[in-house]
Amino acid sequence: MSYNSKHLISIVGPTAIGKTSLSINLAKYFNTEILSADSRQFYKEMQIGTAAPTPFEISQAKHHFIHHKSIEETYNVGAFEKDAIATLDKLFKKHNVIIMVGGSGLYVDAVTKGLDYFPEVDKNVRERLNLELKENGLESLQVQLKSLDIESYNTIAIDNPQRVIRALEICIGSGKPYSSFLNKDKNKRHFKTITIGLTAGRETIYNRINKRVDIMMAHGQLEEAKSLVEQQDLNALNTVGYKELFNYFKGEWTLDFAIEEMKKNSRRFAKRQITWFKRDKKTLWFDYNTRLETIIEAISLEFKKDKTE
RNA sequence: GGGGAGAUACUCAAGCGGCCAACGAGGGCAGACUGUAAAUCUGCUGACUACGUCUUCGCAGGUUCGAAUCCUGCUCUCCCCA
Repeated sequence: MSYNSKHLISIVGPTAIGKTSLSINLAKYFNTEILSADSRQFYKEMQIGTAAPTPFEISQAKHHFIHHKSIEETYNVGAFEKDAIATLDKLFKKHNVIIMVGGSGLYVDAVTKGLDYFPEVDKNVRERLNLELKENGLESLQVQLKSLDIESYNTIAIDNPQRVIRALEICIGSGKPYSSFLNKDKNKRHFKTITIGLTAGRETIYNRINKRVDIMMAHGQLEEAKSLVEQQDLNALNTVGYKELFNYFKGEWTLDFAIEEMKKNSRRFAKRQITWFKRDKKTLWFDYNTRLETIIEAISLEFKKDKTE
């Protein structure tokens, strides 16, 4: 098989725009499988609140990386990249086209573009840094970063605690500056990516989000969240649709208020997704209710382009 | 009918003679993003022919070099007494 014959069709767009349904239709059309790049649908405990594909939808096409992890496991983009590439290598032996869907921009890019290699760092390092942040404030961490890795200090978002801690944990854990790992040779991808973006007017997106939250509640999201209260401090549960309900269970918010917050936070999340996905200028954008045939035509055209390249 | 309180930008809410296009919060908008990413962080938010100009703080007048801030009248809202 030549390089140009393997294609990953990546479907992106804001939450609740209809990516899942498009991905299944395309998978059926190309008689292929689906790889999910959704950082919350990985977790088997989170089904309703993440609007994961339903059993019926899953029966329509083979899915990968849906509910394959527990919220108790630590999982991150690096591990996902490795797993996803291994899966793709296997799948491309059987198929020329694979579908990827997901709203997690960083995870999508990890598959299509690749991340730099970083060493594993003991969890304690981060825990210690988080504690330090709490006790001494961000400034104390900034000072440390300045002495350990001046380049990162000058380039990363220094106001962002998560970024500062990540850079620091690499410096401390590896004994080398965080910045020294950047922009090394990334793994070459043996496939071409065609990115399909689904979008709509802001008002339409927001209406769909609001409706989706109501549907989630009607489908038992309250019970799902309730069953996870004991684990609410896990990172996986720092998630829209769960964290708001935890506040309700604590008695801090009324249920109505929590639901409004779920909607608002979902809208903001959608905005961030739009900002992220807009950055890739090669994305082919379609209105959310574009006919399937139109999208397939556009994809075929891309295939042809690659052949003549 | 009498007495009191108040009306500030999309909302809430400071300001009480110049430092005010007006603190702060919410909401909205825009952006960043290399292992926490549905996370985390940043900027903007009266109008423009924009490092300058113009029109704002219920309405209409007035005092003053100068008013969102003081005075008068009016309109509306809330509370208390009849």
